Amino acid sequence: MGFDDHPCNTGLVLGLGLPQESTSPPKAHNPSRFANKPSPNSAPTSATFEPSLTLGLPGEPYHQLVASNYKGGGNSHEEAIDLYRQASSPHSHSAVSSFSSGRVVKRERDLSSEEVEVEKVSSRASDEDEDGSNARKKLRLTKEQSALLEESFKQHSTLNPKQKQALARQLNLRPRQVEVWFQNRRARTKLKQTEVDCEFLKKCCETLTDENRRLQKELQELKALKLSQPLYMHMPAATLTMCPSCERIGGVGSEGASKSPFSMAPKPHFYNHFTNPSAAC
DNA sequence: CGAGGTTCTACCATTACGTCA
DNA sequence: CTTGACGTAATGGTAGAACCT
Repeated sequence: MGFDDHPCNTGLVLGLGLPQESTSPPKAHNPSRFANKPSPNSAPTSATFEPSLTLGLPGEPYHQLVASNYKGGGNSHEEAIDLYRQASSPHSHSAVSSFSSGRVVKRERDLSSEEVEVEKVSSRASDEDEDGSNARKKLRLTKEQSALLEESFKQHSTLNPKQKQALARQLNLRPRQVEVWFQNRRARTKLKQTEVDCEFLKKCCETLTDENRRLQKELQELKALKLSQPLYMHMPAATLTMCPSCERIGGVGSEGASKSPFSMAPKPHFYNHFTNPSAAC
């Protein structure tokens, strides 16, 4: 952003200390290698979580959720429900499949036999895509699926292969879809956090601009005061400080403060409006 | 032991689909 | 009915780490 270039640069250092991870958090690669350890960045960023509503039981298979929640539904999810009802049967993954067959082949190598079976079904269904066109169909996750994924994301923002498998089975989705959802979810979280950071920095910038303006004004006033007040004429300029809040001129040193109306600033100090509204007092 | 290849995953930018006003 | 905006599932590419030869 180039804060150093900002026209109101007063030498103040702006420190953005958010409890949130930075915009490029350290990557946690290969969680599969540490399947039994918590992922390094598995702790969700609580500040950015939207509240989520969980309707289903965590252990409840997805087709049960669908059946129980959408009996006589008649809403926009009906189509998706049908898709997932179909998906519950072994030969009907086509509705949710837009899988690239090349990836399937690549991934099959190390998948567990169970997952391979799922993936094979998916790829076969994909090949048989209704009209034979390769147009990808976009799946719309149901509320229950989203809720469960959200729940899971709150617990850990990344998944190890076992967790992914379990979640996929629970939701009646392919592991790849769960993986993608988590990727996109992390991206959304990050985007949201970036927006928050941006807003915060804008406010900082505004505050600092105001502060700079005010300090300039004070400086002008001090200069005028210095010219009009013979009392100050023998005082070195550096010994004068003024409290920006109460606008009183300080004395020399802290111990001399009681004796003298002036204060000596031990060193140039800039105060932070966010942590110290009136550091000079 | 180091080099090169393979595999896996996270992340990113982008695309494209579904929904809604 | 059409259209544009928006949310988000999905894709393709890249980089880093672990493992293998």
